[in-house]
Amino acid sequence: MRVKEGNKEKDIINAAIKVFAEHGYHNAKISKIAETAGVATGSVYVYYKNKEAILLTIFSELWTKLYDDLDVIVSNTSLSSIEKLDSMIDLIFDEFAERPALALVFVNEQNHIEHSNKKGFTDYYKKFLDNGEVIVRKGINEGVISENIDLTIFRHFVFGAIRHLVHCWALDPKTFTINKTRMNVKILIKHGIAK
Amino acid sequence: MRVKEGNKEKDIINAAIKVFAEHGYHNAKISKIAETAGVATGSVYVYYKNKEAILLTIFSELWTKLYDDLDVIVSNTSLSSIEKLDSMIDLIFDEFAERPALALVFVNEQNHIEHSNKKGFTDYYKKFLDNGEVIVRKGINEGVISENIDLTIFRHFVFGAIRHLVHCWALDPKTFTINKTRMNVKILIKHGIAK
DNA sequence: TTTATTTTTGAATCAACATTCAATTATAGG
DNA sequence: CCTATAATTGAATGTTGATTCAAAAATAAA
Repeated sequence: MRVKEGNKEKDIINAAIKVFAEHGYHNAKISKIAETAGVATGSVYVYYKNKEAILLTIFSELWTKLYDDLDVIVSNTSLSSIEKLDSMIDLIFDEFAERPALALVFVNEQNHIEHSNKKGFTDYYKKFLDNGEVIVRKGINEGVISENIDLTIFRHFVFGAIRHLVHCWALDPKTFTINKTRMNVKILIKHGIAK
Repeated sequence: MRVKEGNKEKDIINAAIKVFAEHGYHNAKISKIAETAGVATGSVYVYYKNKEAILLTIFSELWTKLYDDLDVIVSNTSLSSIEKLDSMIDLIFDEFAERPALALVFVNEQNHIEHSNKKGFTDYYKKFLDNGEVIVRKGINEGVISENIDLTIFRHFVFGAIRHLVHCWALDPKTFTINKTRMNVKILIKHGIAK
């Protein structure tokens, strides 16, 4: 009986992230992904039902990881609400800072995948956002965050701002130093531009 | 000699906005756009070189309009920097509020089109962003806006935040009343969440 | 009415991939 | 060394949909 060598499943995912990042999901060819992963075209279909399943897997893993990490922060009783918010921002930037290609896939295909709302992906994505909201609500109760802000609007405000900045950074890391960007985001979220 | 009836050129653009909004650019069929516009498939190619040219025209018109409108605001000497910033936000929300389908196309395809940087589109998009930066820089000089903020980061921060909120609103106008959203954005940009 | 010219049509063409599957390869167990 | 079984392959298949183009329709001018 023949036995598997290596981890083709993971090789394909990593190759797909690269190829999706470079060409976009729709212009990415399965043959190119296979070539990048060092397997035959047909092998891709041994491990994944089809092209969309690959994208789904990428997002599913991403949001599971982000959710798990955020959960640790939320549960950490020694942090203030503001510190938790800062940690959440760090979390996201750190995740993408070490995987620029994943950042590009995230930015470019999140809408696409959200639209096809398959279970398993949306689960953790929504749980992540919910957990972020928990932090802010607590801050309001503690009196350190203004009660004039709509929580739903705020969370999308932050999500959109960070997503776009991650995008800019991934395309042009020289202009957008990740740490400078991260610092500015923290200030802007807390105090806005007012003097 | 036969003479044109109606304005097929514009009909096709409006149909394309609808179809792109519903299915996304890549899943939008030319035949569907033609059907929606009430013309034959072939007619689309009389007025536009190809599918991408249609998208390019949509974005080109959008950014030209936004730039022109912003220019009026920037040149208005009777407004303070903060008032100009507020007006800029109103401008964007107003533009999309009356055309939800255009909002969706904007959100979903802006990256796609930006990547294929054809002239004529990027021109006005960049000029728009530059003009926004002019407002903020003036505010800093006048001492009403904090000088600790990186202008480039700030403009992308705002751009991303607003884009995502417009997206949320276009998908679900009930949850995201446009005026409530707009108000929260203004507060967040100016003062953040701090109490 | 006829002609010349422009507009419009939509079926036919054609290329680009996603997906399939029969054939091949490798090796664990006997 | 065989054999059975699982892993891997990549050329062939089939579909989809953008684009083309020869024919048809409309009308201004003669």
